[in-house]
Amino acid sequence: MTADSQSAREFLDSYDPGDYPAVALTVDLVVFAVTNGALNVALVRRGGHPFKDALALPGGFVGPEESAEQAAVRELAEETGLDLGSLPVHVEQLATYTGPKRDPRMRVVSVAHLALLATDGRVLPGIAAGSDAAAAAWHPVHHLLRSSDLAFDHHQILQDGLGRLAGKMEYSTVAARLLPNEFTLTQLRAVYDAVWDTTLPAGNFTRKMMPHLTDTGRKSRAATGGAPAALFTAPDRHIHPPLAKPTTSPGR
Amino acid sequence: MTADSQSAREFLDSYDPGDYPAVALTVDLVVFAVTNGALNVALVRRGGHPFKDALALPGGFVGPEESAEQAAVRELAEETGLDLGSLPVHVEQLATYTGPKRDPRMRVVSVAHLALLATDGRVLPGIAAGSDAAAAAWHPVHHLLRSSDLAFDHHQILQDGLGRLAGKMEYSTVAARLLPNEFTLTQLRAVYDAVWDTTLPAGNFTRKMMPHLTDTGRKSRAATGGAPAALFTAPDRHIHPPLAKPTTSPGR
DNA sequence: TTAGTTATTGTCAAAGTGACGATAACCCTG
DNA sequence: CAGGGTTATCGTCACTTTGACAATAACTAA
Repeated sequence: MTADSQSAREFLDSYDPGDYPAVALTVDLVVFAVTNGALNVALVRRGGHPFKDALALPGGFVGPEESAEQAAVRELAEETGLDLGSLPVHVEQLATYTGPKRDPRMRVVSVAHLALLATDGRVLPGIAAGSDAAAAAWHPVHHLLRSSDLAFDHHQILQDGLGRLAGKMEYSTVAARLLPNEFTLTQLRAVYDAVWDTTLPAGNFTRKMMPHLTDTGRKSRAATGGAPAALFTAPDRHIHPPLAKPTTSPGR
Repeated sequence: MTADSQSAREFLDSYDPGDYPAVALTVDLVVFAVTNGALNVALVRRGGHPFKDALALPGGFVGPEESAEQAAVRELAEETGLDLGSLPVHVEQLATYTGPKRDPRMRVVSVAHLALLATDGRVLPGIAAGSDAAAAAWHPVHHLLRSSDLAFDHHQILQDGLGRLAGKMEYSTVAARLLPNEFTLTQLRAVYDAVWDTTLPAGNFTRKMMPHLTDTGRKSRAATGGAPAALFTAPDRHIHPPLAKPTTSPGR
């Protein structure tokens, strides 16, 4: 009803880039990996103000010729030193954070992404600080969310990322993206336990999950004594009926 | 590992807004409403190039002091002439579209939003073109997705919006946001039928949905002959176990 | 009053669930 | 190489949920 209400599409026809306030477009990454029964997130420590010395999600600018997802993959490699050529990684868009005051210096709009790194569940992928000075390290997610504060609105973004992953694991096989291509049901259950912060009963988990996986016919070498487990791969399928995430105590 | 790999947060400390290519930040809206057993989406017809005369989602620029969600609500009012003061409306972020070539003229990043308008299921909210020249009108979604093409990547955005709504209806009471505050189970089932493009059996739907709703104690006047139906309100709750969306034929 | 229409409840066989026990296959130690 | 510890997988059982559909109840219109 004001002059502003002119349609954006119409407006663009006569739009001069210089007319509008600059918006910096960035990506932030919630990078998850599982070890030793715990879900971990990759964080960097900030070197400069604001939020100097605080922990923050890795991220960076979206280049002029990139999509946000391309920028996310590039920044993941650059800021953590991960070799994405060999390491399977799942990247998906999470949400976009646009609060006009979320960065005190200027308008920064960040497209947050969720990245899942495959591990064998024992050793975290080695991450090192990129070419910048900030140090990169893994932090246990559930512990972090209870105690620590992160720079900017990154606490919220991390919480949203965890919520997305936890929710999607109810109706999809996305948890397998945190494991090698071939994995056992016990490994997969360990991922569920780590993300949901619970302890699922093994027998029932097997019964419900197995029909959604593909049996490779191979068996895992029983490293620790015990029967060898069948190795599965996970087709990118929907799980029906979905697995229920226990609300408080394990067991609905 | 090039100079670009410098951390974004670090980089911002010495960032000069003029240094970077301009990014136009916009919102696009997928506005849904149900009538007569069909899901409808609000579209405007473009007046100028590119995509002149094509159908497009309503949208517009994000102002310098607004969040994307605030801009979405404002544009919804401005472009469709809807009075949001009286009409209950649900708005949530959908996804952000960042392809560098999605607008041929310049870099336009659009934060798409899903908006659900409450109707009694019989009459669509009157929408009129805003102050711009474009005409706004309702279009049946399922028919549209099969046939027509939309401007820019709006076909994809619409598809994503429908997918989000359809998915969320499995495990939440969000479908009730397409109905007045108080509604009958038959009205709610009509929403499911319209969005999922299916026909759910009435008896079983009642059995599964009722425990998640709040009975007002009131009854609807049976307008068309038949027993009066109980009026419910929907607390913003999770549905557990979720409703299964039939894959092909009605009935799992 | 009666026929038509609709909401809600009931029924029943089949499938799914949580809890947990049984079995089998492996490793390690002695 | 025998036996104990460990682990994966399958089986069982009482209980719940499901899909399909029938039955009943409550209204309107004629």
